[in-house]
Amino acid sequence: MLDAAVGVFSRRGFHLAAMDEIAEAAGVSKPMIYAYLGAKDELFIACIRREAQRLMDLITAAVPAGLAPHEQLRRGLLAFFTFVAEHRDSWIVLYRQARVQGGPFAGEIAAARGRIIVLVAGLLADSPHEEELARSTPVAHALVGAAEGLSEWGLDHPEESPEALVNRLMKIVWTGLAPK
Amino acid sequence: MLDAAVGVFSRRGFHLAAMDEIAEAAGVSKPMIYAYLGAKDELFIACIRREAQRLMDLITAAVPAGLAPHEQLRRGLLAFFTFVAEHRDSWIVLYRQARVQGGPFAGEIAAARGRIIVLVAGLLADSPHEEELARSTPVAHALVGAAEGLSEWGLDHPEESPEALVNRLMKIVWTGLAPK
Amino acid sequence: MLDAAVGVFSRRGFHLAAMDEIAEAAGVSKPMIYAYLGAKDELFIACIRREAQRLMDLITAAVPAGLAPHEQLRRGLLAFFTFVAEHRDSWIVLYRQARVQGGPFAGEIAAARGRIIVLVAGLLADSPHEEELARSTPVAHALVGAAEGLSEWGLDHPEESPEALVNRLMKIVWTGLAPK
Amino acid sequence: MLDAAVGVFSRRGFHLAAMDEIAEAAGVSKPMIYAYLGAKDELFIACIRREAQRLMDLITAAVPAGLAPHEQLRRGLLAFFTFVAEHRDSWIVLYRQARVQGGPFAGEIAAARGRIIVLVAGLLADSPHEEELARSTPVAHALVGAAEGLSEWGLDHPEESPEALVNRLMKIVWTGLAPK
DNA sequence: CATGAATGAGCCTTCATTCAT
DNA sequence: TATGAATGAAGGCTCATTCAT
Repeated sequence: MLDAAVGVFSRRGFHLAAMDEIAEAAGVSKPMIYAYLGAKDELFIACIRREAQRLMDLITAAVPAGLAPHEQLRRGLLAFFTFVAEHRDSWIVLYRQARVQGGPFAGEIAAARGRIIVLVAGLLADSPHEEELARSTPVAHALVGAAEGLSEWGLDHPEESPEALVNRLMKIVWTGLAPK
Repeated sequence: MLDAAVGVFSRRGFHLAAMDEIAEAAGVSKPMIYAYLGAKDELFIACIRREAQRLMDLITAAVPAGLAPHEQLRRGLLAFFTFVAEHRDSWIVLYRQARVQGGPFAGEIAAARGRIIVLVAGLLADSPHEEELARSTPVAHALVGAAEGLSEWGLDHPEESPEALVNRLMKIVWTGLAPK
Repeated sequence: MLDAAVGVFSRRGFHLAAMDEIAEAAGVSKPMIYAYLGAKDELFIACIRREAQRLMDLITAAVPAGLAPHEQLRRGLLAFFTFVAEHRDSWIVLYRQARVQGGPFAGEIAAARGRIIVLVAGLLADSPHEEELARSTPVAHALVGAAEGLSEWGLDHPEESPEALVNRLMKIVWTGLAPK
Repeated sequence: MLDAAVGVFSRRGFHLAAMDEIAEAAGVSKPMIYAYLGAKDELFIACIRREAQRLMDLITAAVPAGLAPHEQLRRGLLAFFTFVAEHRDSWIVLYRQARVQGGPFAGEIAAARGRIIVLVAGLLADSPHEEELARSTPVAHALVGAAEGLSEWGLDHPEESPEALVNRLMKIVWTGLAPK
């Protein structure tokens, strides 16, 4: 049922997604949606929450503690690119549709996205100190942006495996573009 | 008049932006908007087109030919972050509001973004050979994404100057995150 | 529901008939009208179609085959005057409101009216030959016009029964006004 | 200026006729229309009044006193069909567009039509006695209706001369349809 | 005087949301 | 419990009408 909602939200965006269409896609009747998941706002929030959690779980599971930083980063990025490739709809809802308006769920959305940033910042930080995290937060923003940008290019190049995308991105953000 | 529209679209998003509110913000009456700029779709497209062009012009003007690659990159990024800082609303419309899918203007925003990608890919390529450009295109995607992501963080940190943002990003994508 | 629409269209005409008023007259809410009968255009067309069909059915049923021509005509006219008297609104919509041009349903209207003319022409023709019908078509126009004109007079003379109107009209168009 | 209005009203109908279009057709600017002829309603009424008067004058002039009844009738009908043929637009406005809704000009058009009825009733009455006129009034209604109906057919058959239309109608209402 | 420019008001249409079954 | 059926509320768009120039 949430899956159907994510699919429709992904294709149409929040406002153009009609509850009728979501209900039909889920194979249930509209009042069911309302009974189980509440109003449209809440439904959208539920989608965001679930997909964000799913992504976080994947990344967390892929990054065991105790590895070298660049290995952590590599594995985290691999989990990320894999998620984007395999759950296209989820990512679009999370990254594109959820940014839209300062509606009543802006806070919820921002929180979910924020948790991802924090997670990535944690990967980048040498130590879990508060100030260390603060220092790596802007880097995390840039990194997530770069990954998103590259994954968008990847959508037009399906022959490119997630591993290859990771290599490309590591070469940029870890090695640096500067000629040695 | 377009300015008012950009402001409202930036705050509300396309769908929640009421023509009434835009008209009021512009200090004219609704029929004026329709007379001069057409229906809501066209109005939104006009906003996108103008702001995208403005951004392109700034970047193009900021990057004279003949400089060293990393200097070109630095100047291009400076122009970009300056635009984001000085035209918050424009950037929010371009980056957050316009990327929702399903609308009739998906093509417009994709085209605008594509032009920037091409521009950046040109900056990154040593020579204007076809294959050289093809090689730098995914890098350009990552780079533009990183700049976008960092600018998102920058929106919440107005005390951070465009120059500082450039330094942060150059340290990531030019120098690389790897400890020396 | 169609009845309510016919009533309002009859009183106001197509353009001045507000969907609000039609909905109120029907005792339902506006979205119901849209759900069941579509937009205003389609609603109007549906009215025309139903009323035209109703009139045609009445006339057809009233005129069994095999009668003498003047008896056919008499019975057809009786059915007509009865319809106009009993379904005043229907007739006004059909005959007056439906004639305005320029609307997107001009074709539909013309077709419905045309079918009535063809039916009357059939009553007048001795044989169902193509050319015989073509010959009686202008006569049918005149006849329908005369009946309409007389029925308008009848509206101001409610004591005049449909039968009496038929007698009057037969004396004109069958016998002729010429003094014998 | 009225001519332009009649042309537009004829093509579009009252409601679809935009004041802009009328002004453009007249070659003046909109405020001129308002200055000289008042609001849209009044403009429409002015059109109706002028065209109805024109028709009345033509018929009146065509029917000198002292002729045999059937000759009077013939000449009146000829004037009428000639008017319809030569002033298509005027006739369409009078007959199709003006009869529409119970708007503010229903009275106007009814009055105009009433004057024609009275005129025709006078033609038909042997003597100008009150009761004689009352007897011929319903006949006049039928006759005017028949002429209107036949003229409707005539609009689609421009090759049919007014004289031919008169002959057709006289054969119906004077001679009668009954086989001799 | 003639007009370009501007607006108030109203109508069609849609959709999130909820009862009665 | 699950749903078909119904609606309140709101938004896009147009057009008759009028000033200021």
